[in-house]
Amino acid sequence: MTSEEDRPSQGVTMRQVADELGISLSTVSLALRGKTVIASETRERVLREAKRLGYVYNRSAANLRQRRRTLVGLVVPDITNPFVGEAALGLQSALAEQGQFAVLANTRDEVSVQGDVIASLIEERAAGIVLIPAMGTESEDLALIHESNTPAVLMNRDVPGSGLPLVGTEDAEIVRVAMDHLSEVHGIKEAAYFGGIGEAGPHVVRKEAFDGELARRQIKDVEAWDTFTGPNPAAACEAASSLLKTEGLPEAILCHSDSIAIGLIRALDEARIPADRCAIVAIDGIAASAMTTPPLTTVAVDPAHMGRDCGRLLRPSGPAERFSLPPRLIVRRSCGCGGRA
Amino acid sequence: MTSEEDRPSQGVTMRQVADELGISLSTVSLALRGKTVIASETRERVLREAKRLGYVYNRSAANLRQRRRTLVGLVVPDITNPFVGEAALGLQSALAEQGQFAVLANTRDEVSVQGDVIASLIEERAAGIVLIPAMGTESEDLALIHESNTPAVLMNRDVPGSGLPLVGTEDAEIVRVAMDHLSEVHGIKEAAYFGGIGEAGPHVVRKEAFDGELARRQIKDVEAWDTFTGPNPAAACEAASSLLKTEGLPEAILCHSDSIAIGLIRALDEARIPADRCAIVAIDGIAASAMTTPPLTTVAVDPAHMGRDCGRLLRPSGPAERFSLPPRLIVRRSCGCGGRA
DNA sequence: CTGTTAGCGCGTTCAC
DNA sequence: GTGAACGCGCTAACAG
Repeated sequence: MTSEEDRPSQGVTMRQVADELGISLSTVSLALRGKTVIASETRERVLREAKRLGYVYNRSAANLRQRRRTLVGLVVPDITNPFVGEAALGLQSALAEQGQFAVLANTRDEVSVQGDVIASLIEERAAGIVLIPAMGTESEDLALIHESNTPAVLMNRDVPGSGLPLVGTEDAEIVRVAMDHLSEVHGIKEAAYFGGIGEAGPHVVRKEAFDGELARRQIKDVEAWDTFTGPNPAAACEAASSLLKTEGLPEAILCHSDSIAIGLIRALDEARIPADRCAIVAIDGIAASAMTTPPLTTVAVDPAHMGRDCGRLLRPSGPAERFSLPPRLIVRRSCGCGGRA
Repeated sequence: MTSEEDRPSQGVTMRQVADELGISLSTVSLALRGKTVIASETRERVLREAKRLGYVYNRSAANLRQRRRTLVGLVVPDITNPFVGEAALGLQSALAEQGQFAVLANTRDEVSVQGDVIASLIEERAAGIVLIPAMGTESEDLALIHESNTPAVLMNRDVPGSGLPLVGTEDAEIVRVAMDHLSEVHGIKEAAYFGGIGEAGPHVVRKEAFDGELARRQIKDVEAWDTFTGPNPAAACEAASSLLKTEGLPEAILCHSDSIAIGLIRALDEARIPADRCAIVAIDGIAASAMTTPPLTTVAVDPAHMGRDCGRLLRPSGPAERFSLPPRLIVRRSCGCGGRA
């Protein structure tokens, strides 16, 4: 055996395995992939030798050859956002079924870094891109996606004119579910919508639905609270704190997200205002929503499910539409339900 | 011009650009990469034609040729954990400097899926792996990493015998800082360590340091509270709830992480126990620690910084040791400081 | 300055 | 069953 040169330390190739065994390259290839054309005894020898040499399959070379793509980009403003984490989980599981995997990239909510990230992904021959667009994204910012014709799905926020499918929440339904509870169970007479950003995306749709619900039920809209906030608790807390100084506290507040509600609750506590002075309902249903004081009543939209939908929409043979779950109200205590003054 | 066949819709190659222009392949390659060897007028023509045809650079082919690797795996038990999110951010920024990027993978804290994930990553020719080992990981589970000699760094939890560098927290120092505060400012006479898992990793080291600190200061250890919990708030909440039913509430509790403290606070609230009945100090300093009620006093370890360290340790020419930041106490209200009974 | 030739590591015919 | 030859898209050596 010419087996002196063990572990060349940098990448053993099939070629070396073949040479070592004195057989052909393609025999090794077939054996490694378990093709039945190869004598099982030969295959055994190949497998053993490969293992001995520390050979590892080079999937990226294989992909190049087969024009297959295996990498899907999940491009988000803030990977630290729990909603994103849960969506990533769902995306991962959908991709795993297809032998693909997700790479996460952060845009810090800046259009320019989002552009860089997308360009890199496309150069890396991503099989697809799932994008939560940065604030202010225009359809031209997404031109590369079309030019390279990379499959892509938008999440949460639409980019008008982009022509990309959107896996979003059913905003009108969400708001209806929330207001049903607030109005029918708690009989509120005024309410505010708090948090979220942008002249597009969920914010406007939800606010519109919110206005409609209020009108229909003759509830007073506390407009002053409809300000933009960043999507994280700290930003929401700051915004709420200054509102609390100048405006009164509405009887009820519908928060744009759980994260924003978390910030609001913090602001209330800092201002020494008991949480039960205001009926709070949030949106998203992330795990953290069960852990606040008081725990959040929230309309769950199941981010993991949305992530899975995105993964499925990406593959060419995939469904054209998403399988959306209806929003589901989780009643906890922030709305005033279930106990303790 | 033979420019009839626009946008072949599936991957324009350099070859096509060259043919279209009637020039050589390598000229195109050099022009595209801005090598000055090429006449700037020629380069212009190439760039224009490439753009017109919708050519996009295939970096994975280039990487194959150059034996370069660009993908780094971040393998974690739960991507949803805020600590992970912040660490990922730091890793990303370190990798960006090196033209690499991170892919996130979830192991659900299961050794077997961790094995699959690592195998995939290695087949994809990852430039490196940053791993927060799943509970119960043995050094044999990491054999592939050595055989393929993929650079790797462990985060937080060590795997004895693996021989992999560890970017962990300075557990003894963390505990000392926490106990200093509890003892000197709050004059506590008894304390418990709560949460965390495993017969290895931070838990044991911290618990040991904790015992030492207590002995030194003649503080009583409430051993009953030293139980294992999952790393997420929900698990901690459950564990704390059952402890509250059978054991008394210690005067002070040092929580293994912010996430665990969040669960503890929830359990206290559910049991109708005012949070000021117990001085709580946590560890990590994630963003969410500022948003609880009361906000957490915590020993910050800067996960983003740890992530950056990991990224730097991965490159061959990188530093052998990490640049560790000393743990830093953030005083908020959960320990009893700053206000309101 | 530009073109030619030879691979990177693998998968696929199609002969033998 | 096995092996030779070619191509995936790009880069690197050396010519010219």
